[in-house]
Amino acid sequence: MESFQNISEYQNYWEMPGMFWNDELTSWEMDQASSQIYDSSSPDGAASASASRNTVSERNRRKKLNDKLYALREAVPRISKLDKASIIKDAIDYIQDLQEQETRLQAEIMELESERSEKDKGYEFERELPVLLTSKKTRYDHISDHREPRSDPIEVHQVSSKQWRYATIF
Amino acid sequence: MESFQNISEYQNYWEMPGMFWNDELTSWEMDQASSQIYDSSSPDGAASASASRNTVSERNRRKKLNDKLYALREAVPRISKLDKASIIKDAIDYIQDLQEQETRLQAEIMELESERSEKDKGYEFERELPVLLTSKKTRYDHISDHREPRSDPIEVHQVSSKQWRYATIF
DNA sequence: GGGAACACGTGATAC
DNA sequence: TGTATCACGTGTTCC
Repeated sequence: MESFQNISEYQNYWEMPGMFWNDELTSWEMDQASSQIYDSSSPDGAASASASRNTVSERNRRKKLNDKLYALREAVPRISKLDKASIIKDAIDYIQDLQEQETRLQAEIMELESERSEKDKGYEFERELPVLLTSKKTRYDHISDHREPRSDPIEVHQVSSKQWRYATIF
Repeated sequence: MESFQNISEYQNYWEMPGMFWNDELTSWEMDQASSQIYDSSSPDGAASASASRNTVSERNRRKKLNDKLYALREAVPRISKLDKASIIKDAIDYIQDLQEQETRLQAEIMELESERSEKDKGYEFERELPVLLTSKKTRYDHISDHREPRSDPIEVHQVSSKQWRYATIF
């Protein structure tokens, strides 16, 4: 038995400019058709029923992972190729670019603030200082705290790496 | 023939706190052993030789993609689960957080700069202004120029993609 | 034709 | 127990 792969007979391309992964995304039509035979009267009983259930579950998992990867491709602005590995690679490079840019901008902000506070030594409280002075500690907390709290050491790894980045750059 | 999956007999866990994906990462030992039999004298000729070659090539591709995914997991600081789909999902969320933070930091920089230049209207040339005014163009170039030179500014490209994403997904 | 990339079904394993 | 995730080999398609 060849585990029927004649799905590719009617492969119309998923309407995108790059168009790999046509097979998986167009095979959703037979998902429901095959999801109804796993609990029906199979010729050899519960063994193949479990196999069929595993089959359809695996199909859903595979589709979900491909959707995630497709969403990742949309989140990254510069994509070199549409290959799966290239998508992940470009995402990694883009994340690193964003992280470097973040530290750069924070350094610039810190410099501007120190310059202003230094200048305000003889220029005190003439404009709206309190909102700007407390902005760095309080303003951006909601974007990092809406995630679930974790106890794993990965966050420690991250904090230490960020501190390490601060220690080296600044 | 069951396409021997007794590799999992000697599955020692890849030393990580989370430890899925043990199978693929510990199966590198038999890669070389099986990569030598695809061109040997197969009993049925070129058909199974092509299949074996496809097998070892697919193994390498799978391993490479897993390595990329592992690198992505290292690039993202906050990981909720070690599941493959969760890794990609967390990477997407992290990218969006970084993008929002970038625009926010740029807004703050613009605010600070406008404030400074406004303040300098009646405060001209009293301290070391020229080094500060040219700092944005010259000082941090060593951080950003060790990558390949990008022709278009990253800000413009990112803002447009963000607007597009807001239009489609949200 | 040969290599690269993909989807598929399946057995195995962890929770 | 059942469910979810994974790696594997294989057939297929595209260049």
